[in-house]
Amino acid sequence: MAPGIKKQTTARKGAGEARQGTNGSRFEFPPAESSGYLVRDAHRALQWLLGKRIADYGITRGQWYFLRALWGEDGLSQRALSARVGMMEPTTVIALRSMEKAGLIRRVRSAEDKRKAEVWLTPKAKRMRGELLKVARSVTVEAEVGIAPDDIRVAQRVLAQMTANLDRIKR
Amino acid sequence: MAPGIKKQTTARKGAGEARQGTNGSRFEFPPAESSGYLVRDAHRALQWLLGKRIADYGITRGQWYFLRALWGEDGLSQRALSARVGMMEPTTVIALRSMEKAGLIRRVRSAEDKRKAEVWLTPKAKRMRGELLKVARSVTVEAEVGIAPDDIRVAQRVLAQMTANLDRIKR
DNA sequence: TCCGATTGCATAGATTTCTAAGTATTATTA
DNA sequence: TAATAATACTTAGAAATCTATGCAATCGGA
Repeated sequence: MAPGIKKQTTARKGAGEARQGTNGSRFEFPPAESSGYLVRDAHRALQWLLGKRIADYGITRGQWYFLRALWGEDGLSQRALSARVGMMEPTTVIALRSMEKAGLIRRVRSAEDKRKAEVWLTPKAKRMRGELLKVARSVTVEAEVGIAPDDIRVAQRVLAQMTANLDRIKR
Repeated sequence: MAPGIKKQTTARKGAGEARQGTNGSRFEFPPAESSGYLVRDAHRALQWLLGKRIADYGITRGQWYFLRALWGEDGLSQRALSARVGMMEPTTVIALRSMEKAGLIRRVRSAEDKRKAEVWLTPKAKRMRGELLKVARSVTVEAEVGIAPDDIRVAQRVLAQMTANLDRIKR
């Protein structure tokens, strides 16, 4: 998804000429100072690099989060997996279908409750764990280069608090 | 996009039973402490609430970023708009098509350079500016409730630095 | 000046995600 | 215990995004 785009925020005006808003300052709410925009840009940059790196192992970003959850806890039902990963169930169905085709998981109908489908990693997927977690960590490490560890801790706490604040809001 | 999902990170085990990874600790690289996961979660929460709120005005998230750019600088070419918004050109084509149909913009073939399509806001879109920027700000404000302003500034600086770090990496 | 490169937009096709609705199984309750 | 509700997964359809490619207009160098 996330492209190799570096946003161009400064207006370089040429012959064509573009007009400014009518309300005085160009933005009452400048994107560069908005947490929303900053989070969005960081998200795109992180996702893009992670996607590039795991693609070398034939893994897509859509599969990544499910792999990660299953490495921690194998044999989950699809619904439980959806909850762990934070995606809706139809999304899980599609991701698991591609993972089954790629030989990363098997789906087993539960014996006790025939509604449930247990998802189990294949040996192949288990073997990839160490290498792929190293890849994920490399992305984080490279993102945090040159930033004071104390500041990173503050930022992490702020992000978690923002998410918690928003999750409490229904609309 | 972003759903009203609250991720369930704690494993509540029932009868079905799931098995843990084989490498000692459950995660060598726990999601809850990874900047990547924290950014992703915050991003989803922010996008979801913004999407809900602007939907009341008939605006989709796909249209939002383009509106925002045009409120700041009207009459941009499609390519310039793509760069401002940070999206690829085909994405811009699709978003602008929906915006034209919704009566938010007009596309005008440039007189000087017939390749270019200038994108101009309609009066309707201009009138929505104040109200919609207020909506966007409300999302940010609610996200930041109870967080020390100093910490927010640190977090913003960290996010910007992380994005800059990553943007410097090709792969 | 003319032809190849560049620029600007569009199309095609794939992926990832969502919401809404459908089906099968299990649990509850009158 | 039969009808109803809840649960678990699936399908259908739409939206937003990407990569790769195509076409038309413009520019630049021989």
